[in-house]
Amino acid sequence: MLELIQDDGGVTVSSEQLARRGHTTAAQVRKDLSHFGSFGKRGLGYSVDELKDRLRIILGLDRVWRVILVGAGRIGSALFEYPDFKKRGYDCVAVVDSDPAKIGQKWGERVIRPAEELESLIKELHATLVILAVPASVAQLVAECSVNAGVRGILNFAPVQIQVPEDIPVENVNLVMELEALSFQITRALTT
Amino acid sequence: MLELIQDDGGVTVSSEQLARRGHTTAAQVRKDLSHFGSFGKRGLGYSVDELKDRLRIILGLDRVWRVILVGAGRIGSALFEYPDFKKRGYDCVAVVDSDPAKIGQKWGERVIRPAEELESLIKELHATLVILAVPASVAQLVAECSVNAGVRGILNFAPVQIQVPEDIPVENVNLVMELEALSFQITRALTT
DNA sequence: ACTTTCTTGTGAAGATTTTCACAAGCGGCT
DNA sequence: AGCCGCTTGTGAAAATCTTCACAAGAAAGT
Repeated sequence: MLELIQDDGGVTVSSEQLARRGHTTAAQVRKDLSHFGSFGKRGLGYSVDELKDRLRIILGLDRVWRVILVGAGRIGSALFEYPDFKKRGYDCVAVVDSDPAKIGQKWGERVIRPAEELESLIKELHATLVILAVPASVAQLVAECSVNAGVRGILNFAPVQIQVPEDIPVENVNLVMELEALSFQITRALTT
Repeated sequence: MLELIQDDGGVTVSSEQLARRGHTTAAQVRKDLSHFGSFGKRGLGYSVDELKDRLRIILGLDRVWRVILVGAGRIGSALFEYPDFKKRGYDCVAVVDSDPAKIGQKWGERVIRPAEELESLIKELHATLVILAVPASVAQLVAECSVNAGVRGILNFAPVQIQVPEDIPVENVNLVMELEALSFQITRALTT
């Protein structure tokens, strides 16, 4: 959002403007930001540039995160090609898959490695994050292997809740569930 | 989750079991379900079969939802091929794209239609949901066009907050933001 | 220097969500 | 029939989150 504001020539932005763009309220924006410090100017708002920097640091984006993609199927491929990834500081250092037909294929500069190498690749390449783009049936197994190898966070596209130590954050993306959330809201609106 | 439990031979399930699988608490499960009625048996738990049916109805999954996919790029293709879609009652009735090179291509039984036809396709095919798998720059435009044509909900993969009337639910999937959530949690754990 | 116009940061109030804790109900066993 | 081991459904309490409302500070104009 801050980048869009800069593209529009904005140098400074108020909590009210941020709220409108983000579908929330000005008070919420201010309370949330104040949790991390006090970087606005009364009467003026927030410096877009400064806020960007502060948020980058808060979110831990002031470094490159080394990511391994597990699963070279449709979703994996879509992610791999997603241009914002690299731009935002995520470096896909390896791709693995269990399908012999895929192993050895080149994706850009990366060669798809066999799934058995996952653990050693994580260690050798010092990967911090893994993206699970694998079937639900093997997600738990891959997650455990990754955590053992020292991964610190998991982005899970498989439609199961994986069980890992509680100090390892997991973010789930479940496409069907997103659609179900829409179905629910539309249905509820009809009956309420 | 309920299907997995059935595969394991479970006929009945307690709030405690559901909580463990879903990373929540038994009281939470019970309170949430009780919001929609009272379909457990004391001393026994919930009938897996009955709970499945009830949830299907609550979520509005007792009908087929007609979906139009906008954007036939990598993400669109991954979604289109996603097997759980059809299985869960979502029928992709059309695919549109603005790229002349893609228009006319066949994806399974569907022919990719030009983006200009979006509005008329929504009307003719009575589509209820659209999936926005388009660049951020055109997401708002496509959303407005879709809402005008009568769509009732939007699943948005573009990394922008789209603005639509408040009675139209929007679910956002932002892949970079999911990674940023991981970076944040890992970073915070280091400094706390 | 003074007034006006903005906008932040934040205690306090209000609203919502989560947890607690237990009466009530079910099934099986004796 | 009576008791015991479970588990739900739910008021009440606790915790958390959001909104309100305003003092304090910043700039710009007179």
